[in-house]
Amino acid sequence: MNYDLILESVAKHIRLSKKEEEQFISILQEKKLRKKQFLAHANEQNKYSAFVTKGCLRSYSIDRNGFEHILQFAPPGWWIADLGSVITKLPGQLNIDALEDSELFLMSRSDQEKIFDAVPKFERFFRILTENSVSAANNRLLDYVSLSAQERYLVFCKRYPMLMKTLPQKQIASYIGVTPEFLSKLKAELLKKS
Amino acid sequence: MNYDLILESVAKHIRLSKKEEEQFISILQEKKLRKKQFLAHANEQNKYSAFVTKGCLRSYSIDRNGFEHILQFAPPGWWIADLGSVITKLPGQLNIDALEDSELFLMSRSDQEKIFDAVPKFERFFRILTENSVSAANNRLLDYVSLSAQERYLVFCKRYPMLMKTLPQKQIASYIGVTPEFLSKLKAELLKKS
DNA sequence: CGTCTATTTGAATGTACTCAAAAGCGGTGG
DNA sequence: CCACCGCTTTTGAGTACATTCAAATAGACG
Repeated sequence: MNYDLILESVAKHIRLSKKEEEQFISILQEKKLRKKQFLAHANEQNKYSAFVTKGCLRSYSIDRNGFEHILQFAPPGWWIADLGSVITKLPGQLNIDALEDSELFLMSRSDQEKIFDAVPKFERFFRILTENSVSAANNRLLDYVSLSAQERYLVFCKRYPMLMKTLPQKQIASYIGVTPEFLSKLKAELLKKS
Repeated sequence: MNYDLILESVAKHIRLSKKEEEQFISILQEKKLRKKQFLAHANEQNKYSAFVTKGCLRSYSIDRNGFEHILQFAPPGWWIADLGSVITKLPGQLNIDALEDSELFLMSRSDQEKIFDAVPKFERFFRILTENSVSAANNRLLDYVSLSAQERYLVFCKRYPMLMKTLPQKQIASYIGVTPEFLSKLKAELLKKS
């Protein structure tokens, strides 16, 4: 397994000694998921955050009518978790599964807390990641309340051109909060215009 | 000015010595805002996070049609900021103003970073706060995509009973993402049922 | 009081959803 | 290599939830 991607991503925010790198690596568990395999299930407690190195995962919840709502995609270089469950230690609301055959590192909350104590720089690293998540989540919420479905689709295309190419439309529809049928109609509209 | 509320809130997550408490207090600037006064304007850079001790603030963005969308309310004991602007040092998208006469502490990002270096426990404190924000923002997003306006209203009533009583309906409508007219109709519906 | 803003009510409209059916596409086994 | 199966995408008609616009009423504040 190759630690380059995750160490690079850490190095963007904090500087580690060789020993600290090894400490970090020692708390990471390798894991492979085949397409459609699950990393987390709703209503179960969740101890792990995952850093994706290959493939793509997603987190989503299922509402009482059985519809999926995708909260996040995680292509290589991204972290994904049911953070609510990880921090409260209560059963979560999210499912996390692989959209394609994927590889990732798992980090348990207890190991994460140990490394916070051993190497406080990691507290900084995750603080920064988490700050960025808050900001991204807030932007997404504002997009959701102030933009039409068509605009949200265009924002998605611009922001995640790679995902655009690889994901089925159905997944994109779920992420931007419309039915697959309606997204299909939106795309037809956009084609006519251009 | 009274530091009890903010020190209590810190003490929920980290334990400080008297000296560390004083260091923290030394980076806080007192500020009072009268109703409708602004703490932050969209398109301006934002260096400060605010901890509210009296009154209530809100953050919101204005869309291109001139409609306000409230992102957050901050009653006493809550932090509020345009975090996106604070962390990127770029102009923000949010306005923050006082819904009533309010009192708060300001903390600049540079002072915050200084105290992260001086007292790493604060890195932990804000990491935890930020994790909770991510989780709350994600829950809100999921509520938004999976619930009807009526359900979102009921969730709001249950989650923020205090705000319910004190805020004008118009502000609540903006927070849950409906027009004030429609919220009025929703309430009429609910009354008929019960 | 009088003015300004917030709330309610109603009618017309629009955006997005539901349900149904057909067409496209990809993988798998014969 | 083709035929079939399951899943995704497209298209259409009817519907529903929420908005817009307008007007009336109620409340808050100086």
